[in-house]
Amino acid sequence: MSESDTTREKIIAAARERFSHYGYPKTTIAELADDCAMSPGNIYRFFKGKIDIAVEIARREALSAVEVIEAVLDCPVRSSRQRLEEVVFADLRYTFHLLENRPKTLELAQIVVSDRPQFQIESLRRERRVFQRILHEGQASGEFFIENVATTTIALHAATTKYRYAQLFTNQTLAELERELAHVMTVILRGLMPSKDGKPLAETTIPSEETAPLASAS
Amino acid sequence: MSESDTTREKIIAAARERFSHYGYPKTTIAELADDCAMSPGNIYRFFKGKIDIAVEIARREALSAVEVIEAVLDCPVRSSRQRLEEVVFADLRYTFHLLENRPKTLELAQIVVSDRPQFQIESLRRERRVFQRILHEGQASGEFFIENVATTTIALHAATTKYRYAQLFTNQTLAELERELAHVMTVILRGLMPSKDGKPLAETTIPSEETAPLASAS
DNA sequence: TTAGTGAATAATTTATTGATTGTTCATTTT
DNA sequence: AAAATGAACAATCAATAAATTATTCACTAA
Repeated sequence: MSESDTTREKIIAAARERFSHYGYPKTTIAELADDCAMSPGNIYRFFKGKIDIAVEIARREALSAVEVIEAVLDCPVRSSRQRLEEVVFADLRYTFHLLENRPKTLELAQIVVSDRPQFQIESLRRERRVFQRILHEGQASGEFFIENVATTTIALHAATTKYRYAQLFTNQTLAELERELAHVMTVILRGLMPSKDGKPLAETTIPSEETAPLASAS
Repeated sequence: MSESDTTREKIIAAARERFSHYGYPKTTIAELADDCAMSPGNIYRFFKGKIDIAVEIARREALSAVEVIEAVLDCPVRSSRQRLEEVVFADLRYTFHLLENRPKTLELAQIVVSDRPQFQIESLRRERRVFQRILHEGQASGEFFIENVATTTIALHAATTKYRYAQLFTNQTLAELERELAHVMTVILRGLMPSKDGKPLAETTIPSEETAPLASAS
């Protein structure tokens, strides 16, 4: 049980290494078996097929990406507004640096999504849940005025689509994307928050980047 | 002059036909020459290369797409808000039906963009200009309250990115996308318009689809 | 019984070759 | 001159063969 778990982990570790160095297609089962000092056949006792190893790795990657975003939830902030801004910018920066530093991660994700479309849907859903929690919190505290949190979450998530894997849509720099996202958030937040006195809400300013760009592969 | 113009048009017409039926890669210069009852070599008196024929066709396609959107500007509407909603939904529907009915158009656009990146940048810019005009108009009439029209245009355009060539990002149906876009517009418009009395602005409702889905290729 | 093997096979990828195509240009036609 | 040709050449593509790889399974070791 624990024995076969560590064997499984050994396979995953070897695959992570090779996939990120040489890419999924150039990695062979025989190489993974070699790395783990076992025969190719034995790998199939732990994974149904090569693609399933990739799915497991991508699943963990996606989970840890959400964790990075969720970490922002635990930071003390002045307001729900700030929380929302922090999360949205963290999202942009995390995926931007990911594509920049570990392009094979995108390749892997694309391969996985192309024959497990459900994978993407669930990843997006997990991300939306983080947004939803913030909107709920802001709603409860009276900071936001939101008629329907569920649909507003969908709207917020859809409106920030460009800033997830931005390099797929554009070749803007991170700084340009940040400036643009600030404008988007300004407009959205004005839609979410009741303006005090007649004046419009202050613009979103770009939060500072506290987090290290990205831990290099283990 | 006029003579050589009509010859050029003949080439473009033949190419449009073949590109949309068989695709760009499967269309040969020899075939185009045949269609125009001329020799392959003569085509090069009118176009520097095969790709330039595609560029010209894509350019016209992009221009006529903006015209479809701009046509909405000439319709009488009750408000700038309605105008904006009409334009955004027209955009979604036009590109959605385009990909659905003439998938080769996307293929062509992708080929063109892949070696003329400027092409996409300019197409997006043209589209943004339409948005900007509406925001200006709403600003001038006092219907919108916008501090900076230029940056707000960018924000609006970026926030609706998902609804241009939506099928590239998702396999949602048109109806689902419309519902979602309505939510996005509700939030954005609440950010653009001062709320009368304490109550929040009414939600965006999906405009009816007046336009015919798409004229079939000539 | 559980963990692991490795040769056999089916599926996929890569390399090679021949055929097709894009492009040029010296030449011909108008 | 201007418009057009079509043979020639280089670049690209398609078809096939060869090699590699994923996967299975009858078998061995612990």
